Amino acid sequence: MADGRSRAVQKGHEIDDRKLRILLAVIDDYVHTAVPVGSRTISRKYETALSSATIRNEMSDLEEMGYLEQPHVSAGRVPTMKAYRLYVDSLLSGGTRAAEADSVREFFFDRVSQMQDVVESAASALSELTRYTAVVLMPKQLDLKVSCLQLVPMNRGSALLVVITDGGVIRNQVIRVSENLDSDALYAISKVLTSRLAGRTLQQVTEALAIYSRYSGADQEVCGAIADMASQMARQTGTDTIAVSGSHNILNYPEYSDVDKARAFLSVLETKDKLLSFLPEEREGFTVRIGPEMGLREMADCAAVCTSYRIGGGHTGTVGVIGPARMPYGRIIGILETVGEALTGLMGEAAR
Amino acid sequence: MADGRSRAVQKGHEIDDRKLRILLAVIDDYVHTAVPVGSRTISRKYETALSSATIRNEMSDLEEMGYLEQPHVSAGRVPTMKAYRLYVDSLLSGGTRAAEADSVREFFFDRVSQMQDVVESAASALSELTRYTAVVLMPKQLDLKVSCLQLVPMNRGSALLVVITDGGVIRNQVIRVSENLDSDALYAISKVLTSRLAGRTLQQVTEALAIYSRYSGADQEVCGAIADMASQMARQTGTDTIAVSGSHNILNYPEYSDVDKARAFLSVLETKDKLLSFLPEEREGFTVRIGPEMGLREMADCAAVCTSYRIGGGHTGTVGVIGPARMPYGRIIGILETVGEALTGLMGEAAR
DNA sequence: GTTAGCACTCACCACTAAAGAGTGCTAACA
DNA sequence: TGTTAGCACTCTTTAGTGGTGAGTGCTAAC
Repeated sequence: MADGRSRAVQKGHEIDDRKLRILLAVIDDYVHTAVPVGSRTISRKYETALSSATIRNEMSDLEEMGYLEQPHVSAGRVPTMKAYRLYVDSLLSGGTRAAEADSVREFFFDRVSQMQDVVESAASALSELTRYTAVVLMPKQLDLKVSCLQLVPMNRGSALLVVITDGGVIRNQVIRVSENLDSDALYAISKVLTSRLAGRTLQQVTEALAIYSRYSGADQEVCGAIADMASQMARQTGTDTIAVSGSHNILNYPEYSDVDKARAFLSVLETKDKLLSFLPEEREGFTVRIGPEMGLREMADCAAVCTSYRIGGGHTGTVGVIGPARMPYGRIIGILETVGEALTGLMGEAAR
Repeated sequence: MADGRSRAVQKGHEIDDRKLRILLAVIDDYVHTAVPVGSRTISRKYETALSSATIRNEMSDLEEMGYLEQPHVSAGRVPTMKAYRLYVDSLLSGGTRAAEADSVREFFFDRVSQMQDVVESAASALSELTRYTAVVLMPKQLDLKVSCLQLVPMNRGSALLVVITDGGVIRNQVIRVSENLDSDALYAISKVLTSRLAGRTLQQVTEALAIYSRYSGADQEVCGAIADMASQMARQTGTDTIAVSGSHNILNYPEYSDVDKARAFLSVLETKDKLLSFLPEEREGFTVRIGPEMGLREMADCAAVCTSYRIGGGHTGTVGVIGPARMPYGRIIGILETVGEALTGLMGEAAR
């Protein structure tokens, strides 16, 4: 022990090439097996030129430096959060990303429609691809402007109100209308409404209709319904929309074979605030939170890999993967990159 | 043992009032504790007038009759599937239902829009209310007829295509259109399309457009998009739509503290075919499948309580709750009843 | 600087023993 | 005849025990 300590001091805290190779080997092995990895394993599977004793010395140094730790005295070593951090950082700067672009695209390009749907199918595709929990966040947009309002006739007495905003947010709702309004009448109303309301924010539309409804007695009903819907949309788009998918993938990993841990994990996913707390603020590139960086006790041995995508109006959304800290970061980052690009494409299109 | 057997034979298999009370007490206790219940528990908590020895005799008879069983010789008793069956049947005929109508309605009447959304929010409301897994099934509808097609202008070069069918199914999608089509032009096209296609089934629309697109050269693009969408809708409405919510509520129950069991359960929920296999065919009233009645090995100790709701066009959907056989059936049935009625209301409205 | 060898540690497994809960049965009682 | 008390018995659960094996740290030799 004294020797190990002195070695580390002698050598400083510089991690040389061989140490790095060994560390990466430990991480790699642990990511796949979830079992503490011993010196012999590394010597046999990764660094065949070196004996287990040599590896042992190096591993001892790595432990001294804080990259490895032992669950108990005589088990193999497990990578620390610091090790994952190093690993991820090298990945991010390097660019040794697994390219699975094709299978990713294929996975969710056949289902496209409204933004909400896109968000959800992206989450589900992402979770199926990674076998981890996927999160897609569509941030709140307070400044959405209405670009079109239209009433589409349904059966007598009811119509479908469609509202389109410049952010590409589309919402529709069935409302009651006077029975003697035919298709043309509804279209006429739609044109008037659109011309008066286009360019205003949802909030303004809600307010304007309160005034407008005084003039046109017969259409009060319609105006009321639109006002309701606008305020509802304002509320919805003014709130962060989060889609979570594959949350129970966590059960596939042995670190969560304890049901209580699994439940704690799952309950975080259900709590919007907690979820938001560790999703990064709009930021370019990849963000990787490891262990304590997540800021939640329940997530202390988890990691989250996130990236951003662009939606209309200069806003950016966040898409990410959550799983045990032991994660194949390279693969995940590769997949996320593609998904992020795909989302930017889809959202951009809807928004344009 | 010989005595117990002879008693049962002597008395025939009639279950008298006291036996029934004891049986219900056992079920009740087990539902809440998930621990085999012993004679002393019943004697203390439920039938204070009787001693544990008496209860023991009765329980022995009940075991003989197949209503109770012992996990092992010297544990308490656990209700059998037959007991749950009896319990449920008496509930269904009697009508001792927990009335929680208000809280149920309150729960999801503020989010209404398209049928898909309704189905999903119903599922999520139901699972939150019951703390079990909720399933809402919207059965396939092969004969939906288009009642209205409308193009709503978005930014230049794109429009929102809205399709409404008589079943109240609404779908919309952004499509590309020629840049020189303004709002009026789009409306004119919509009118023509509606007049020609209204009343046809989705399948027919898909086919018709293949022919129609030959005539109007300029609008080929639009027709193609509509044809695509119609066939997509035909595919979607021609498939059973299932919303599952609260699947990991199962982790709250000790019978699933074994992760492998939990995973097996969850994987059934992800397999549409298996899920459909135990959801009842359209049938009035409540259907309760208990244990082996589920027909799946993975679900052998589960139960499903289902009821039906009406959607447009004489079709009915199914809504249900899945959980361990040990379930507070009274409460569940009460909640389901209200949710079913609410769904009928919402779907009916959308459909009318 | 690397390697072989050896003593040592500690989780894990199988096994055993004791404790506790609950039953079945018998005999006595109302 | 139904109910109850008492007791022997069963069987799970829990704690404790020893053996096994993986893996380490250290030392000495190369």
